[in-house]
Amino acid sequence: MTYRLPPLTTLRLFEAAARLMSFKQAAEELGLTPSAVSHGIQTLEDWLGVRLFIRYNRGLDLTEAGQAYLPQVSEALASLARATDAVPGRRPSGKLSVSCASTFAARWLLPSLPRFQARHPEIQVSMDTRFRQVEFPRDGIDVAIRLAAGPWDGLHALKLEEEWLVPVCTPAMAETISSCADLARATLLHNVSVSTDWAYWFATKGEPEIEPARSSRFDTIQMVLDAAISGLGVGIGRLPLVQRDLDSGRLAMVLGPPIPSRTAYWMVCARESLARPEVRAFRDWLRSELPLSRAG
Amino acid sequence: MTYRLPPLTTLRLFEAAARLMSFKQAAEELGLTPSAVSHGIQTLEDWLGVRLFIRYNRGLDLTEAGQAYLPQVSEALASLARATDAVPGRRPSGKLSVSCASTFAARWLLPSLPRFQARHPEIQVSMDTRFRQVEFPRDGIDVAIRLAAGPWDGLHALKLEEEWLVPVCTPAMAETISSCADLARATLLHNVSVSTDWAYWFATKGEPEIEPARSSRFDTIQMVLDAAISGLGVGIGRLPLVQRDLDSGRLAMVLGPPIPSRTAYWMVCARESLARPEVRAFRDWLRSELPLSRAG
DNA sequence: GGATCGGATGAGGCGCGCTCACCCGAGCCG
DNA sequence: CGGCTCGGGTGAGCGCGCCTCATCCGATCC
Repeated sequence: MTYRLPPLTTLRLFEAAARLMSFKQAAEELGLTPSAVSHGIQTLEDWLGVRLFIRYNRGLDLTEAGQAYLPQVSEALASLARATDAVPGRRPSGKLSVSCASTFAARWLLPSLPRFQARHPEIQVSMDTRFRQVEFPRDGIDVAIRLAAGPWDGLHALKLEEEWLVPVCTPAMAETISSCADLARATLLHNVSVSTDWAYWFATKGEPEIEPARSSRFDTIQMVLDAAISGLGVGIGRLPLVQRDLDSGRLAMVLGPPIPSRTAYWMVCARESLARPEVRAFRDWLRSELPLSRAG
Repeated sequence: MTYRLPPLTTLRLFEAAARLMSFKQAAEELGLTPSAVSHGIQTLEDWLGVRLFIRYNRGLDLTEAGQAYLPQVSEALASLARATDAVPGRRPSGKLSVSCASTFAARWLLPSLPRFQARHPEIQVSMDTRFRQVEFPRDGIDVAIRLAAGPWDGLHALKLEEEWLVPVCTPAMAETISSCADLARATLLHNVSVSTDWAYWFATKGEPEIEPARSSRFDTIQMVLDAAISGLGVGIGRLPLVQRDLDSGRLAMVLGPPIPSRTAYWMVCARESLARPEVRAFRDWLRSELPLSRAG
């Protein structure tokens, strides 16, 4: 006699579908067709003898049974994933998945990665910029690099570097700006998602907020910096993110020195992941790269 | 991105093989061939990139990795089994697995079962006498009936009836026994596995232990009672177990009244199992049959 | 009313996981 | 020593389970 368990593969389908509340999205996540998800969940429901989902023509709902089942299945699968990741002595898989913001990927990680690859050619790094927040171990990410203040409950976290804010523009434009008043004649570049950057900077400097001649708004920090590089105006740069652009002369600081942001870059991962040599290697390499703003 | 999980079906193989420390036995338990277990575990080991077992030509050992992995896999599977059993509103499976001692099965449960079947013809009851102790939910048992003193940590338990001890023999032989001294001329029937029955009875009666003319020893309580019924001697009977034999005149009590044993019959099951209608039905029926010693 | 979108359904095919047959090496016995 | 037994490993082959494909369905949105 043994555990009475439903077909275990169907539990993954159920978990994904219930979490995403969509067969279609679950299928995408699992690399299957929606049809496979539908079939699989039906198999599970038949085995259980109870419906787990209420199907509307558009969208889903969990039945009472599904609601009761989901958290326990989730927890069990997560627990298996953690345990599996932490099996001691596993032959390195040679793969490492790093989650970070696309800005950080483009401005720091991607340019620095060759040095990591030189040291560890056997590790195949994939960068993943889809998540703003990673759920370990569910999202299949090994390491996340995040701009935040902490704390990091139950996770391994390594503080990389404080973040600093400073206005940046092209070196040519920088010649024309020596006081806050000069900003009135410039175009200020704003980021719609972190729209308080300039206000915070003015406040910290103890200066009244300037009403500039013109201002532009961009979707991402990345685009603000690209705009500044193109000479479209003055944006708030973040150190160490723009360090490379400052070093290369594509950007110049104005009205320095930089003021501290209230956040820092952290490397975060599940404690168990440290058992994996790839993760240790990446953490050790990150440490050796500190400070991130060091010329690379 | 999703949980990075090994082929889940192989985890069942691993759990069973590690628990039983044998591919062969695991295969038997799972209804597979040893070859399938071997293949499956190899698949898991390949996926993990680490050996879980050390293979000797005879027998197995867990590697360090296996030792670390096993408890977590066990717990996760058990947790899934519990959650699955407890899914609310499941259509009744129509099956119920009852574990009890073979003596109880033969002397009480089997004869009484027709009444349960009459009330619940839709439930297919299987009796299982393999386990002395059941591990819920691993052994696939719904309900266990046990002679014990309790307590029952974390389980649902229903006390059925106290157990009583009394010497029994054929009615004809009973005519010849009216005092403890008469036992000296009789054959005392002993059970090798519960060899203190007679000693406990004499001590409780406050009588010195008789050295009988002859004594016989049997492997099981069942055989002791059969021997008594066949007129081979006087055995210690247990109420309510022998109630039926007393009622039918196949056995008679001597030197009564019965003395209390220190144990009682209990019905035990996992709390979650009470969600299942089959389990509730069985418990309710057992309650309605109380006292077990009632003529049936 | 046509387009779209998400899920259901049935047929079909591919691949995984199982079985079968055989090998291997250790221990046990005569 | 030699043959037997016993438990696990291995490779070939097959069948079934699971997935895909194609199509249908009903609701919702223009």
